[in-house]
Amino acid sequence: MPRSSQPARRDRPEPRAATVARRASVLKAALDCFTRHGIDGTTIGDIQKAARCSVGSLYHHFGSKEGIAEELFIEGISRFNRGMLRRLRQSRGAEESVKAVVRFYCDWSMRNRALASYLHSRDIDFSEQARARLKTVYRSYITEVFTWFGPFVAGGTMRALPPEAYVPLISGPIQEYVRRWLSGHYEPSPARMKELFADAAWQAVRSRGPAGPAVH
Amino acid sequence: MPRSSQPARRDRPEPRAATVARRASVLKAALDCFTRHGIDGTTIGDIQKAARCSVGSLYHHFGSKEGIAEELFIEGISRFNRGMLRRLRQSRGAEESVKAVVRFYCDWSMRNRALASYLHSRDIDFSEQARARLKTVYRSYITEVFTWFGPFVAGGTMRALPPEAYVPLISGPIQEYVRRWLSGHYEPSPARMKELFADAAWQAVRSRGPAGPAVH
DNA sequence: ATGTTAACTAGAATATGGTTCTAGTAAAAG
DNA sequence: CTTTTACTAGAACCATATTCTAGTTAACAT
Repeated sequence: MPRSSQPARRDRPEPRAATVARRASVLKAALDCFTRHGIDGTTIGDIQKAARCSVGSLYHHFGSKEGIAEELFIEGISRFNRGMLRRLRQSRGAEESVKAVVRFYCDWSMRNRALASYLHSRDIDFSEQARARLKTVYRSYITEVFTWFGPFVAGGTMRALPPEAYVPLISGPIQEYVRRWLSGHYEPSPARMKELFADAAWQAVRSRGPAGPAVH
Repeated sequence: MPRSSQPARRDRPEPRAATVARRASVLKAALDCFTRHGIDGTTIGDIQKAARCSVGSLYHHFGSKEGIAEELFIEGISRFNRGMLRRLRQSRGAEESVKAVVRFYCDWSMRNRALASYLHSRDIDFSEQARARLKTVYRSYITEVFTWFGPFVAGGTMRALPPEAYVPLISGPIQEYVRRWLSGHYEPSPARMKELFADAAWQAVRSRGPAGPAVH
C-alpha cells in the first residue's frame, strides 16, 4: 500500500507555540469559571474574558463550549492516570500497590482540588466522539493497571475476582469519601482517612482462606 | 407572640388534584427527556411537548428548567431513602443490616434504572435553595440510618470508626459498580456482584481483633 | 527577501431556546 | 352568586451559544 510510504503526512503539522499557549490558557480559564459558577453558569463570554481571547478564537480551537468542557475533562483524566501509573510503578508487592492506589487517589485529589472536583461531574452531555476518546483513554489505562496487578492474582497473593470488581472494591470507598469532601459535605480532611481506606482496600482484595488468617 | 396563635396559616392550602397530576406528569416527562438527551440537550419545548402542557404551566409549577431538574432529583433521592429505611427495618442484626444496604442499593438501581442514572448526575449547578433542601433530606436520612446502626457499634458487633467512614466503606463499592454499569461501561449485571460487595461491606465494618478471626 | 498558504484571531450578525408578561379560565371559598 | 386564587396559555422578550466574513500572523518554499 502506497499509503504507508507517504512520509507521515497525516500527522498533525506541529502546532505553533502560541497555539499551545492559547489552548492551555483557555482550559485554565475554563476550569476557573466552572469551579466558580458551574458549567452551565459560565458563559462563553466569561471564559473569553478570563482567557483574554475572542469568541472566534475559542471556537476555532474547541468548536463549542461543550468542546472546551470535554477537552478539560479528558486532559484531566489523562493527567490523573499518568500520575497513578507512575506511582504504581514505584510500589513493590501487592499490598503496597493496592494501598498506593488509594493513597494516590487521595493525595492527587487534595493537590488538584479544583480539577478533581470537576472530574467528578458526570459526563452526561458529552458528545459521542468525546465519549469514544474517553473510552480509549480509560481502556489503555485500565489495561496497564491490570497488567501490573495480574501477577499478584496469578501468584495467589490477591483474590481472583471478576475483573470489574477490583476497581469498585479498591477505589470505591476513597472515591466516595473524596467526592463528599470536595462538595463540602464535611470538613475532616481525607488525609485522616487515607490509611483506613487503604487498609480496607487491601483487606477486600487480599487472598483469604487457607493461606492464612485475615487478622493479626 | 401573636404569630404562634395564628391557626396554622402558613401551611400550604391543599393543592388541587389536577396540580398533583400535572406536576407528576411533568417530572415523568422530564426524566424521560433527560435520560434520552441529557439535561442540557433537553429544551423546555421538549418537556412541554412530552408533558402536553404550556410553557406558562411549567414555569408556574417549577420556576425554571433547573427547578424541574432539582425537583426530580430531590424527589428521587427521597424515594430512594424511604425505600432504604423500609428495607433496613426489616433486617435483623448487624450483618444482615449491612448487607441489606448493599443489596437494596443494587436492587433499587436496577428496578429504577432511569431515575438511578439521573441521580448519579452531580449537583454542580443546583441553586443554593435546592442544595439546602437536599442537605435537610440527607441529614434526616442519615440520622435514621445511624440510629439504626448505633447499637451494633455500641455493642461491639461493628467496628467503631469515624462516622464519615461508614457510608463510603459500605456503599462505596456497589455505588461505583452500579454507576459504571448504568453508564454502559460493561454488561455484567450488578446482580451477579451483589453478594460479593455485600460480603466486602460486612468485612469492612465488622468487628475484628480479639473477638474472633476474620475468616471462616 | 518575497510570495503563498494555512493556522489563527477578531467581532459583528444570527439563531436558539430559556424566561417573563399579560390575559385569561376554572375551581374552591364565602 | 360573587370573589378570590390557583392554574393555563402562548406571544413577546432577551441572554447567550454559534456562525460568518474579514482580516492577521507565522511557517515555508522558491
